[in-house]
Amino acid sequence: MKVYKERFAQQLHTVFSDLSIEEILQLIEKPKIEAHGDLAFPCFQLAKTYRKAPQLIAQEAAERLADAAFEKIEANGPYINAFINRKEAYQTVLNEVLEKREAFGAHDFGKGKTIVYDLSSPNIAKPFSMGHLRSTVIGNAIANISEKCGYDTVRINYIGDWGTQFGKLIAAYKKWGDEAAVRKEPIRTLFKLYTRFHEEAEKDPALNDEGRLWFKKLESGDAEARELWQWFRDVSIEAFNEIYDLLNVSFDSMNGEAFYNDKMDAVVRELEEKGLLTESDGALVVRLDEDDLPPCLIKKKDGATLYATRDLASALYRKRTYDFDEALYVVGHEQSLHFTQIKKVLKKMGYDWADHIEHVPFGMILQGGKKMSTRKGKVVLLEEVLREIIALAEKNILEKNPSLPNKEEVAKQVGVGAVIYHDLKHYRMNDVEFSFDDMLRFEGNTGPYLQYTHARAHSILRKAGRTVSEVNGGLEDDGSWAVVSAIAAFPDDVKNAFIDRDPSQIAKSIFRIAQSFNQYYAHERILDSDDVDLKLALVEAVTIVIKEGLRLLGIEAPKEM
RNA sequence: GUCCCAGUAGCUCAGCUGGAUAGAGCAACGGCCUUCUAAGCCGUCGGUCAGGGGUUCGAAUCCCUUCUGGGACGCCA
Repeated sequence: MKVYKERFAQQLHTVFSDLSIEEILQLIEKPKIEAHGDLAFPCFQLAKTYRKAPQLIAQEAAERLADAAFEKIEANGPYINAFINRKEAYQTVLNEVLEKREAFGAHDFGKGKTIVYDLSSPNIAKPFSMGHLRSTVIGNAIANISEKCGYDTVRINYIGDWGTQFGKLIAAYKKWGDEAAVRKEPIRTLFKLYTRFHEEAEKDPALNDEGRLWFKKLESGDAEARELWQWFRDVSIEAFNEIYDLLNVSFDSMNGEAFYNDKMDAVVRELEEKGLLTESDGALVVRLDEDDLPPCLIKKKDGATLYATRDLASALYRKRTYDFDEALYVVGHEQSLHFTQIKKVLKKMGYDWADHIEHVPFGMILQGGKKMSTRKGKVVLLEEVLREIIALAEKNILEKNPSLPNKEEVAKQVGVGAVIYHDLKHYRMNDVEFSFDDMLRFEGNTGPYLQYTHARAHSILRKAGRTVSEVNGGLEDDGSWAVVSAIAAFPDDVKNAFIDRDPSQIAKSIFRIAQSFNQYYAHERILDSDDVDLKLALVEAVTIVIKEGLRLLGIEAPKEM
């Protein structure tokens, strides 16, 4: 698509020589209506300089334009509309897809650069919630997209495995815990202990002191506390890994908060040496008045460090270890202030690379218009959502395609695909109201719709019994053109998705392909028709690009379902 | 109170750095399986783009302002 836009711009430049190619490219747009062609150039702005009506400018210019890449270039009111030569584009686009296969849509502007991602970051004392799902799937998708643009990536799961909540958890376990129950159902049991602790602490505040005491013990290396911590951590991570397997996400590092315990003093010392620390109400802070920001808390008055301290330590460690070009933190937007503070503090420490730290925020999952509260146990567990949706997918398969060989496997792919796509299809900043019904939907703009389209297209290829490796010639009907132009837009969509850190643009891109293909499929015979080879090439290109787009989102594409 | 996000069809959302008649999906209603998987396709219904100003040849899009919702704002992360 980009090629055509550039050619059109060059053409226009021959007529409007006082506008640079760059300026022309800025003005070219994609018409909404098919009758207006594939590319359009509005002439309003030229009216002043040429002192002529835009309609007249368009008309006169259009008469002088011609390019083999375009079927026709014509004036339509104040616009110059260009119609791409469909036959030629059909051949060019499909041959590119068939040749590059999965590599179609790749870029190399990220070659030699590294991006470090901070994503997922669940808390061990708490269950894996729908909120963590967002960070996980959004972060993973952006990482995939950046790899497609040539970057090296490092995925870091900054696990919440330290803090007062562990003291509370240990205290709760000592009081009401049951070893067998933890072994059998770790997440659920630990979560119950955690919520029970908070319930009882409301009646009996002395419990909180017990929690703090156990955390103190943990920090000072008490054997029993240490052992329980290790155990809770192990079983939790094991449970998280099951979820990550389902979601097809893996990490290069699972260094959590505990990992930085012995790296905190150095940070505090460095801040001290650089004269950035101020005492305030007994706590140590870095003041950020000149940036109009509230101070960044470094040390509590009891001497304990805070999450800002840990994030500073981890940023320094990551820069040292990975020498990243960019560091992206995929974390909820309620932490925006925290990250601007971190960046400012690093800047004040003299680290210019702080500019390459970027918070990639996302909206929260609400329930009844309100934030879900972990403490009160009002939270939806991802495990249960996944289990339920996979069961539903399996039920659907039994109804619709009972002879399918590997039903469980496909049910998993479809169910998980539905959950991931449900999250990624919208712009990440939107808050989402948690709705089981929405997520359990398999029709319309959903993951299963895309997978289904892919599977049907594969079915045609299977029945054809052969593949076409190269196209000679092309088709020009509206139906196939809609598909081809949607495919042609994919590479630009990938690039924009990366620049905006926005996986939903990939979702939209392949949805357009799927939708146009389903229309084509419903109205056009493929196997027993003229031009079978040309059509098979189109079908195969559709499978390749949809599959690749789904892969970028972290969704699998079964060949049958 | 200050700051950050958001407000488009009954619901969930698109709408690119302003451009030609504001689009999808869901829901509702009506059609389409002797032919490549009906998890599909076709059609109907549905919008003062939160309100008000302004900039512009042109504003859902940019600026100001009011209202509404959500979030953040020192010892949680």
